[in-house]
Amino acid sequence: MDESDSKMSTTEKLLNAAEHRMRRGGYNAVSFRDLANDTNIKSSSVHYHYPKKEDLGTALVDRYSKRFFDTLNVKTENATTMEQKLKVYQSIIRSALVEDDAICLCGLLGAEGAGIPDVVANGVQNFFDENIKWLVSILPQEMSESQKSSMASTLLAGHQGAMMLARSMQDNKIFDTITNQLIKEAI
Amino acid sequence: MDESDSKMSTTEKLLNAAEHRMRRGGYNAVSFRDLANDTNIKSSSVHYHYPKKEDLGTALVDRYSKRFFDTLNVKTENATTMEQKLKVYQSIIRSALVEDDAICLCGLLGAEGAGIPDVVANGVQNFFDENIKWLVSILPQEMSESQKSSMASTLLAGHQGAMMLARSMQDNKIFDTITNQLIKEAI
DNA sequence: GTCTATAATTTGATAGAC
DNA sequence: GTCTATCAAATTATAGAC
Repeated sequence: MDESDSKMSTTEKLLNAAEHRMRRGGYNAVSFRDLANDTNIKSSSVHYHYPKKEDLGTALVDRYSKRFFDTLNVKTENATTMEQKLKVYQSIIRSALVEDDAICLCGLLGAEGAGIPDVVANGVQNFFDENIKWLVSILPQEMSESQKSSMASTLLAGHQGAMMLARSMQDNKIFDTITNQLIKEAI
Repeated sequence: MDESDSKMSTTEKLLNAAEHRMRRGGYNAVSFRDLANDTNIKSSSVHYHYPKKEDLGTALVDRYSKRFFDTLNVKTENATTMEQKLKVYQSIIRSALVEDDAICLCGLLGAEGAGIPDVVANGVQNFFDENIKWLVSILPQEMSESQKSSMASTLLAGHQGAMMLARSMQDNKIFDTITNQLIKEAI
């Protein structure tokens, strides 16, 4: 995963450390000093890369968003049916939960919405907008726009809620249970 | 709602102020000084009522949990069908979103799970356990235990995700869309 | 129960040398 | 790009008077 650390640029290391902390404890669970220790530099050097905390926050959301949709596009390249595409969607989010041992960055920041800088909250909103657009795009044409829209929102909310629940109850199986149920109902 | 403030005990005022702040920005968005200002006392007096922050956190989760299930029990007293009971469940959560202009306390704290004291996280887990138990209890007997369990988790995750999404996208209508869809699929 | 006073720590942030 | 040095503000918390 981390290329034994040495090849990585400082910003990469910083973003990785910050993402891990933020996806586990939220926006305020990340401090410049912690990141400095994580990356073996001083906190003033962290400020060189991200002058204000909201700069770091927006960079994190942007990278997270881009990576998510890039992965989604690559992994659905050879998927033909809606079910196949939904399974890819599910598996990417599942990896984020299980392998990173954390929830979705935007799910957590979205929940904290009133306590984070507006510019970061805007990035979060954009992430969810794009999620819904993608989900709508894979739903069958015979569904009405309004049906597709409500199905897409339900799938998104369900996956986000499933991550939160799995972490709260310390049971990743519940994520599979919920998302399998959602996909079954969508097909 | 607040009885023009004068009748309320200090702990009541403190819990109300803290709940409002925590349900909007998370655990770390609540400080003793803010609560002191909100209630017109000094921060040291807040510590008299809640010596440590985790004491406040557990009191908040306990009160929130108790109030939720008390309301649920009262409002489903005369409900006979599963659909009626689910509509009550939906409407209570909807009020929490719309009237309080905030998400579920436990939904937010659950997301922040790795960044809050264990004792608070345990209260959150308990809240969700009880949610699932209640939902399972209203589902039809003809469903298998495993079907009921997965349906209950899906309804819970969907309602929590719907609150988070509604706040992130600043659109409460999406909460209704999602939860109506979920209930339709459950019936 | 509330106050004043205070302490220890953390946090976001800046100035300036190398 | 990173460091030392530093800061002002915020935060959790305690001691003791009233």
